Amino acid sequence: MLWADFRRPGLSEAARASLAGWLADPARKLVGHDLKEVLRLTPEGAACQARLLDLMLFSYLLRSASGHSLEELALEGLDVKPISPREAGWDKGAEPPPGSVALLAYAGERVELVHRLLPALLRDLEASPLERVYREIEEPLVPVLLRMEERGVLLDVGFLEAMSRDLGRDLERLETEIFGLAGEAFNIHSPQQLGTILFEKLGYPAKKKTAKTKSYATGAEVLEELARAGYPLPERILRFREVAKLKSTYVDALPALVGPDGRLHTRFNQAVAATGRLSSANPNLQNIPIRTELGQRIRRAFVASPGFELVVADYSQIELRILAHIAQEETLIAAFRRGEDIHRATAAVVFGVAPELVTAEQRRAAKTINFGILYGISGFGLAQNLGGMSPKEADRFIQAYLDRYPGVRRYVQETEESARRTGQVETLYGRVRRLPDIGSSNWNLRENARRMAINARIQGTAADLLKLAMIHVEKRLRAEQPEAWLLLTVHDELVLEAPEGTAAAVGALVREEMEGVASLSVPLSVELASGPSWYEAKG
DNA sequence: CCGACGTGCGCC
DNA sequence: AGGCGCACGTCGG
Ligand SMILES: Nc1ccn([C@H]2C[C@H](O)[C@@H](COP(=O)(O)OP(=O)(O)OP(=O)(O)O)O2)c(=O)n1
Ligand SMILES: [Mg+2]
Repeated sequence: MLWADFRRPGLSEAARASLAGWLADPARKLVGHDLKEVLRLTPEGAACQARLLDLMLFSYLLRSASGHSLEELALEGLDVKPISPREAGWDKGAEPPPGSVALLAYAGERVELVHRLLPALLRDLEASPLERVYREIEEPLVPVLLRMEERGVLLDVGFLEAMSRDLGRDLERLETEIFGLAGEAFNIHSPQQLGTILFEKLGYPAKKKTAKTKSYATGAEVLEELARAGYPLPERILRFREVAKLKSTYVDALPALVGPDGRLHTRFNQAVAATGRLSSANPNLQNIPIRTELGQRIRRAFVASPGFELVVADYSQIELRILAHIAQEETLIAAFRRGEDIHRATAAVVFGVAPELVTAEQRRAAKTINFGILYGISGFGLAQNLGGMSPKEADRFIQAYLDRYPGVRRYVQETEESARRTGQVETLYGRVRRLPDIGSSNWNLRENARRMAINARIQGTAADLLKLAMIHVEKRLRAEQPEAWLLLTVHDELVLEAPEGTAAAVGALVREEMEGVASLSVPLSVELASGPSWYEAKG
């Protein structure tokens, strides 16, 4: 048994190799908090056979209501406020000198805290059905995520730099137009200044105020409505926002984050999302644009390594299929068994056209409706979303929708009841989300918790399935396609790279594992694509 | 100067 | 409607 912490400036090659050697024995147990970071100390590609006892993941599974940093666990469980990284010497990019007293105290304390916190959490886990979720999903996923992070994804930096220059010129031009229409210069990025210009200086009809500060709302929906009313300035602001957002968040930011290998290395966080999903940060590669033409151009910068092709596999309508299964919704089950596209079918009904004639735009709107109604949207919200429908009409639409899918209504009612009874909901695999507010006397809190409950079972089950599929895919790749790499996961999608010529075989393997990961009342279906960049590999 | 917060928006 | 992370402006320490 080894109790270990990470962040060891100056850790020698020999120490790293010896750690890797130790971990190669399946009889070993590695204990710590956030063990992916401990495993990162071993040489890339080193296999880990040891059991992992990860306090962060224990806490994530058992106490789904709070944060899971060691600091938070220590404060809540032991009433101890540990030494901060800053006190240890990490300050403004600086690292503590190896062997410094502050560093030793910090690292020692962290191991001690794990030592003190572990027994209770381990006992709770072992007495819980969540032990299986840990052993079969979260624990084996750790080395899979580490390998993906270390591989990274190749970025065409030159392409984005050229794009940045173009967009910079676009923004200058837009800025000039906007100042002209406004009659003065101001900071377009400031919602406050923009609100003053639009609603005071120019006297446009103010629609609503923001939630917290009660200032003028200037979000896209507000600007779109003004633009529809014929005002020219809001349309230019919208375009400015789109370009500025994509330029600063992606086009300029990503090239600065590539490592010496020319690749982007995200971090997949396994203990953040309340539903069991993974999240991605530094950089977030789960929100790369795709919707707009400009967004699609950005996707072209995500490319396969030389001699490789990108392979993308994504579940088709995963959450609706899970709903059909959990709710045993007969109409939905039958539709999926016939191979129908539910978003398309909804669009056909809503827009009154034949399914074959549904446009991409209409299908997108129908998607919003399907997810919106499923997760408890109000008549007001739906009317807002669709435009051209009154809240009353939208209410009737929702009722008609629930009549057409009576299992959905039943699912919503049963989920609400059991959540109220137990204060929590569970996924198909027993992952738990605690929702104490479901019993609140405050209507707002209670309603929020109710919608979270309805969503969590489904979103969480989808997360379970994808995590399980990732573990299976990785295992088979190592045995059958050892040159192929998992790179990214985006909630219902896996991105891989495979040596040219093997994309079809790799894709087939991935599809088998994803579609076969569970046997539900409806088939799971995976869309496959491949190409030189993430753009081509998504159609 | 820094961190926290609010607004807004990218993705699923 | 649910789930995330990040850029920017603003404000207070
Ligand atoms: N606003 C959204 C968008 C997506 N999702 C969830 C449900 C989806 O099943 C999953 C994947 O998103 P997609 O956009 O891929 O949705 P679909 O797979 O259902 O549609 P498509 O057939 O267009 O891929 O994420 C959600 O809850 N809310
Ligand atoms: Mg999809």
